[in-house]
Amino acid sequence: MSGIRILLVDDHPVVRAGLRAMLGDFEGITVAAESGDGAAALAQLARFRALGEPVDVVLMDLQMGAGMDGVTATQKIKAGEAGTPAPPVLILTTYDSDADILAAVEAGASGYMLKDAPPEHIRQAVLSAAAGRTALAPEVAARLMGRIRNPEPALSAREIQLLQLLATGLTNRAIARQLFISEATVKTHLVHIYGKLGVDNRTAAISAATQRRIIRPV
Amino acid sequence: MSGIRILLVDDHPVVRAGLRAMLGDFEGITVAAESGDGAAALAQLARFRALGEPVDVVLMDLQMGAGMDGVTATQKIKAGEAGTPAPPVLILTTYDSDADILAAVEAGASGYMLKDAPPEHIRQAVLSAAAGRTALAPEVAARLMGRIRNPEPALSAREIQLLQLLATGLTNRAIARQLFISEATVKTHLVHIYGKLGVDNRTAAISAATQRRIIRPV
DNA sequence: CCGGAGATCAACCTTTCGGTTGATACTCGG
DNA sequence: CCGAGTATCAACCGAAAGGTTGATCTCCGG
Repeated sequence: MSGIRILLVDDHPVVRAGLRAMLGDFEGITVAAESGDGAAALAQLARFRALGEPVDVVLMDLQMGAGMDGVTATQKIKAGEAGTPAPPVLILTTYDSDADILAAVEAGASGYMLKDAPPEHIRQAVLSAAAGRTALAPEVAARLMGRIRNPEPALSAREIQLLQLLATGLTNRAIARQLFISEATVKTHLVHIYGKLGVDNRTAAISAATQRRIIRPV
Repeated sequence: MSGIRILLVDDHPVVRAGLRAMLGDFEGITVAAESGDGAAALAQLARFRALGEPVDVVLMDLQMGAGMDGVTATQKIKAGEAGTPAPPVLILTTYDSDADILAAVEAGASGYMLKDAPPEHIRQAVLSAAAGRTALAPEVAARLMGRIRNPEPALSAREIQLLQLLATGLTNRAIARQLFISEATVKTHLVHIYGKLGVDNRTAAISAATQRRIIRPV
């Protein structure tokens, strides 16, 4: 009778209000509750389960200020309670970086929409998720297809380690000392990194790696 | 009778819906219209002026996907039409980096709020702006105060602008072209920046500036 | 009205970085 | 067992960046 029951998870009150208003206009969709972070969302889900009124879809942002991030929350939701089926998680976020999308999909999200999507798309995505289907924003789907067709070379652990030091502003010599290798080796690694990231200097490498969430912003 | 009339400018339909719902709950505040980008906002303002029903406050995001960015839009709004007073512009955005704040203030914004602010704060800010006063989010105000109290070598607006470009991985030559200045000037600025940040190369400068929230992580 | 700070540019020099080539060694999977 | 990928190092060269000195112009505040 109440249609699809949704749990909203976003750290911005403004966004929550927007989704509530937007989804409330649609027939068959009800916003059951909302949370400001991942931990609160898990608590809400448990509460609804205990009441025998589980939510049908979790609509969640990936970037959440403090506390548990969206990927972790998604993992925990999908892990769920033994015996009770976990609700589908639909990611509604701002960025469409490869790392974000992959992390969300790996964590078990049923869909990935961007916040600038028109309301109708969001509605469709919610319906898909509730029906157990997958929903990807066209932009996101295109990126995934591109990745499969044209797989980006993966960075090795050592290269990532180097990148992380690079981002702190160390010179090649300093990195070499830090890692107990020669400066020549550092340079070789850097050339490989530049090639894989498609850049030609260290600052651009840091920028690219940060954008793709290969390294965490320093 | 209609109270304070607002023009919402944000590229995300979700955020616009949220602000509309949120502000609609408040007495004395009316959302007159909304736009998805700076150009549309200017057109809207002109239209309302022509109708003899100017808006009282423009509530705008700084980051807007395509087209004119928020700072440029703010400048153009404040430039306005000869003879007609420009409405106050209240910035409501996601980041609180020095670069964004300075740019907004220089462009003539009357306030700077963060999107994760509670509705009541946003309401207060709108009222302040409409009354011709300035409104800063507590976090933003604190940062500005800190800048003043802590005579940490203050970077000039130009230097911050340079840093922001630096962080995207541009070379000195590219930065020079971007800013329409010579490479020599870029180098001079960089030397000053390094001195103020206590570093001696560009990657370290980016790291230091990001940590101190002088620039926003790219 | 003068000093200081910021923005602009130039010339010069040193150091670092980027790019290439080539080599050795280890590991892992087919 | 052998090739692919990774990690290591060396030598070399040109390009970019770092550092210094010095100069002009503008704007702002005392």
